[in-house]
Amino acid sequence: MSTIRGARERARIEVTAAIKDEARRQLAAEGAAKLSLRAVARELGMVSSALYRYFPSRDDLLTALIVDAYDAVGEAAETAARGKAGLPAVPHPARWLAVGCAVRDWALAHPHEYALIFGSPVPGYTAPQDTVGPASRVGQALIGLVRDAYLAEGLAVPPQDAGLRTEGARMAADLAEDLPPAVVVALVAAWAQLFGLISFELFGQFNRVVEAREQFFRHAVQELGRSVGLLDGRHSGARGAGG
Amino acid sequence: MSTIRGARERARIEVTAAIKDEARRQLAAEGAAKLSLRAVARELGMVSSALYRYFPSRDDLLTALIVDAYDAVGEAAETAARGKAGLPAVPHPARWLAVGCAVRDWALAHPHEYALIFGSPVPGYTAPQDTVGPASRVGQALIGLVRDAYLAEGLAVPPQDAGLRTEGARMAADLAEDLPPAVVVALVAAWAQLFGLISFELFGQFNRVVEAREQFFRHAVQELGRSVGLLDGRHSGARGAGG
DNA sequence: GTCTATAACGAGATAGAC
DNA sequence: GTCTATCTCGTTATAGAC
Repeated sequence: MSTIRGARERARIEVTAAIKDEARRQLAAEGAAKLSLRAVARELGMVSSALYRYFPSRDDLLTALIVDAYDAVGEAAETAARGKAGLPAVPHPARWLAVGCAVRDWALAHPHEYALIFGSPVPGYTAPQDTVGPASRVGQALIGLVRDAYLAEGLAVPPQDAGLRTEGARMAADLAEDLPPAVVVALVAAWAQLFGLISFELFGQFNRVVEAREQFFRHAVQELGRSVGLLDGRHSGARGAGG
Repeated sequence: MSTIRGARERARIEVTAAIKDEARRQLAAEGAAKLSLRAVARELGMVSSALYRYFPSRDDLLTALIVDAYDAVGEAAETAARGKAGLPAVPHPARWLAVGCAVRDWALAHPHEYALIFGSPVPGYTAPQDTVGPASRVGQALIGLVRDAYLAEGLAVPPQDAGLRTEGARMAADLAEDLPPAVVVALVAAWAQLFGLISFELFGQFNRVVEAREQFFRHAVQELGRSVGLLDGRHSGARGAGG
């Protein structure tokens, strides 16, 4: 909990934030590979050794930036998935679209942080265990959304692929044991494909190819929703509670 | 064409290749951001100024690596799309799958070159015009494949999205005027999504999520083929020659 | 205890004189 | 082409201020 605990801790939090802010600035300018503790310290008017009170190493600073970025997209996705409380329930396909758009909006607003977590691996850096929780938040938001739809109105469960029987069962057991394996498989694929669309737009592959980026994205994301079985109209599908 | 033209040119070609090989090695070790002409020269036992006779700048060397990488994936995709000459005609969905697998195989065999072209942009580098031709080869291979299917046996043309009428028409005019706009839209989306699958696998997002990577990929790529209208069985769809 | 500053190490890049 | 003087970097040891 963030109770007031004295000037000591408050100062520490502020300095930590300032270091990360400056590091993010350098991330944008020079890229993750060239992120340097000395340059961060210089820009903040500190001496480089002082930074080690806050981050035990350069890689730990990078890890903090990565975790922050995952948490930021994750929260954007979760908020969009929840829908506005109090308002009439938003249909699940619309929420799916909202999650996609929220992720894309965050990516467009923070392209370098997006590249940090979804782009090329940083040479010489290997992500520690701390990142796996935050890294799963967008995926978890999608799983929760599809689970809600499954329990509320059912899904058009995609056909099973015989070659994926055991892997599908394993993935379902790991990620969402209450969902049909075929849905989990389609969900993981849609998750990766969603970021494929965003990465292509952000990394320039859509230059001279797609112009109405947002419209194109919305269309493609809706199709992805269909691919996991989300029902757009008044059709009925396999129900969670046996239907 | 590559006729023998004398020792001079042959030597130049060999040195150029050696430079690029060494640069690729550094790409793998340190990343594109830290690619330095000096280090390449040192490793080759040359002096840095000598490199400028082969590549006028670091960015030109980078561009050469990028073009080579695009050409390599592009050729892999084209070869897979063609199918083996002389053999009985491979059905189009199988060729689609073959293209996807060829791209993935190349990516797994050349992860750093894949990251160079499909990963985060290199800070401070902007791709020149020379890269756009090679960059389009995989997409062109997919377009050609779908066009063949359309003309031969028709496609299950996906429904039009009203909001994408004008953009779809524009994309079709640019990329494949003989295909229905809805197919072109689905094709571009599938193209981006295909690389989304590969990037997630290569960049570590599938760690602890997908284990049977190849099976999963093949399944997802086949679904992508369906999403552009490729007919898997003996169904019939809208034919190219009016049907 | 908590922080910052000084100084140093070994490694690598860089610029310029020769 | 070569050599050297001068930068950068991550990191640590140490000493002193609050």
